Amino acid sequence: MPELPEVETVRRGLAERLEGRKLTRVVQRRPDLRQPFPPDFAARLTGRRIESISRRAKYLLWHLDDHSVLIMHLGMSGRITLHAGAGHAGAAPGGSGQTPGTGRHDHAVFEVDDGTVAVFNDQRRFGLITLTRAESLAEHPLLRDLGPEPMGNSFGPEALSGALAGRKTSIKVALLDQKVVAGVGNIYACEALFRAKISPRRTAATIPGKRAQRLAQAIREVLGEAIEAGGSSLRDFTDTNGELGYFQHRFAVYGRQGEPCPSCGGPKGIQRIVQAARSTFFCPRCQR
DNA sequence: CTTGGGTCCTGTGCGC
DNA sequence: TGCGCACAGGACCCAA
Repeated sequence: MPELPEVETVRRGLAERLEGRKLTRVVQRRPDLRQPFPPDFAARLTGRRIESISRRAKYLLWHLDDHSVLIMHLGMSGRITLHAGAGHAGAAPGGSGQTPGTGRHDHAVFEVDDGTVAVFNDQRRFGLITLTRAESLAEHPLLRDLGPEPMGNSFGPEALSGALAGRKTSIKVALLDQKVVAGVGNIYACEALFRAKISPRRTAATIPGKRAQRLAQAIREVLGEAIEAGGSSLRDFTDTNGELGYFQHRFAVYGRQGEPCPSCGGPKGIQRIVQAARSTFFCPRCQR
C-alpha cells in the first residue's frame, strides 16, 4: 500500500503527537509480522522517550533516548492510527467504539505519557517492526542497500542514469527496485513515467540524457504533490487520524485503463499491462 | 552480477 | 447464494 508519500504522511502525524513523549505501555499482540518481533520487544521500549521520528524510503524510524531505533514498515496494508487518551472523550477514529488496539489486525500498541495510543494495524502482515541501535542504523540490512532519497540532494538525473546503466530490465520494473531510488512504488512509478512521457517498457539502460532529466524531475514532482495531498487512498490507506489522502483523484493513469489519456485524449486510451507480476498503466501514444 | 518467478497473508470483487 | 480466480500501495529468497 503505502509508498513514500503515504509513509511521509504517517510520519508527520506521528511526529506531531509522539515526539518528546515517553512510552508508558507497549503491547505486542502476535509473535511476528513479515519477520519475528525482536526478543523482549515491549520491555525494551517501555519507559523510553521518543526523541524524533524520521523516514528512510518506506521505513519509519523512531529514534529513542537510549540510542535504539524502532524500525517500522507498512508493507501493503499497514497503517498506524492515533487515538486520544481515555480521559479526553474524543471519538477515536476508526475504532468503531471499542478500545483502540484490540481489533483483529491490530498487531502492536504504543501508549505515551499523555494517554495517546498509536496502533499498528496490518491486515496482510507484509509489514515489519524491529529494533536496532542508532550507531549501526546505516548498516542495517533493511536499510544499507537503499538508493538515494528522491526528494534529497543526492538524487538527480546523474544518480538516476548511473543506477540504470547496464540494466536490461524495463524502466518501470527498475523504478520499483529500491536500490535505484528509494520509496517509489507501483502507483508513483506509473505516474512519474507518464509525466516524463517514457514508455514503461523501455529498457532501463536507454534512459540517460534528456529522458533521465525528465524522469528525475517527474519523480520529484509527483511525490511532492502526493505528499502535499496527504498521499493516495485506494482501499486501506489513511493518515494517523483516520483521514483519507486525496492524491488518487489526481492520478493520470493509475487504475484508469480504458479511460481517455488526460494528455492526448487518444482513441485507445490508457492501457494496462503486467510487468514483473504488477499492473502497469500508461498511454502508448504519449509515452515512448 | 542481473533477472524472473514464487512466496508470505487476508480480503474483495468479479464471472459463472 | 456459492465457488474459484484474479488482484491489491511490498519486498524477500532462490534458481538460472
